[in-house]
Amino acid sequence: MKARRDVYQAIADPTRRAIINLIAGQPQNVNSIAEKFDTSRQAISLHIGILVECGLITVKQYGRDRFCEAKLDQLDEVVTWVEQSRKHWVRSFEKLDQYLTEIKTKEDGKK
Amino acid sequence: MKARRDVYQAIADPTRRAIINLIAGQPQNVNSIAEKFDTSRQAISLHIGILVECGLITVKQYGRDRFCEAKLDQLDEVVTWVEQSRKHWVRSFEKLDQYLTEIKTKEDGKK
DNA sequence: TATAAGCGCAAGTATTTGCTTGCGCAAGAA
DNA sequence: TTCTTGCGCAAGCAAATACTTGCGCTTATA
Repeated sequence: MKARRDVYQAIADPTRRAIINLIAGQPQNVNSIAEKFDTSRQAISLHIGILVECGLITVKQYGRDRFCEAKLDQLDEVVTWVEQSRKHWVRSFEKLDQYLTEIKTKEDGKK
Repeated sequence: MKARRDVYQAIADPTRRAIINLIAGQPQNVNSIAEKFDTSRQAISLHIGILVECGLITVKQYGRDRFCEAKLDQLDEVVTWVEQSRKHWVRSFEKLDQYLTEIKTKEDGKK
C-alpha cells in the first residue's frame, strides 16, 4: 500500500525543511535549489515531489524551468495539533500524583 | 550511523502523536497506553522509548509500573520553525513574478 | 542545426522504520 | 513460595526511506 504522506512526515526530514526555508524566502527553480545542497539534483527533485504532494510547495513551469513556491498554509495542521496537545496538557506532576492517589484509594476500598 | 531522532521525527508518526495526546490528558503506565491501540504492547513500548529519547515524555517508575508523563516543552522547536518559515514567507506569487522580472531584465540587458 | 541546460523517470541499493514473537526478570498478589 | 503482572531486551522481517546513476525528452542558445 502506498502510504500517503502527510505534512508531519514532510517536515520530518531536515533537507525538506531547509528547502522550505529556502523557497519561502525566494521562489526558484529546481536546479537553483539543488545547488545549495550536497546531494544530487535528483535527490532534491524527489524531496520537492514529496513537498508538492503534501501541498507545501507549488510548481509553476516556465519553459524548461520549474519554479517552486512555498505554500505554508498546510502547516496550520501542525501548529494546531501542538497547541491542542498543550491545551489538554495539565502539568503532569500534578496529574500523576492525583491519578496515583485515586488508584490507591480504590485499592484501599477493595481491601 | 545511528540517526539521533529529533522532535520532528517523533511527531511524524500518528501513533506517537496519539500517545502524546493520551498522556497529555492523563499520565499512565505503559500497559494502559498499549491497551488503547491495536498494536502490541511491545510496539507501543518502542514508540514510548522514542518519545522519551526526544524528551517529549518522562517516565517514573513506581514498583513494577512505569508511568509516562507528557513533557511538551520540546514542541516549541516545531512551532518556532513554522513561525519563522512563515515570517520569511513573502506570498510567493508576488515574489516569483518579481524574481522573474529581474531575470528578464538582466537578460535583456545582455542582449 | 548541433549543443547545452533543466528536469523527470526508472532501476538498484543501503538504511531506517514499525512490528511481531519469544524470553526472562523483578515486583506484587495469593 | 508460587503465580501473575508489568515491562524491557533481542532477533527477525517486510515495507518505507533517502540516494545514486544512467537515460531521454524538451527548451533555450550558439
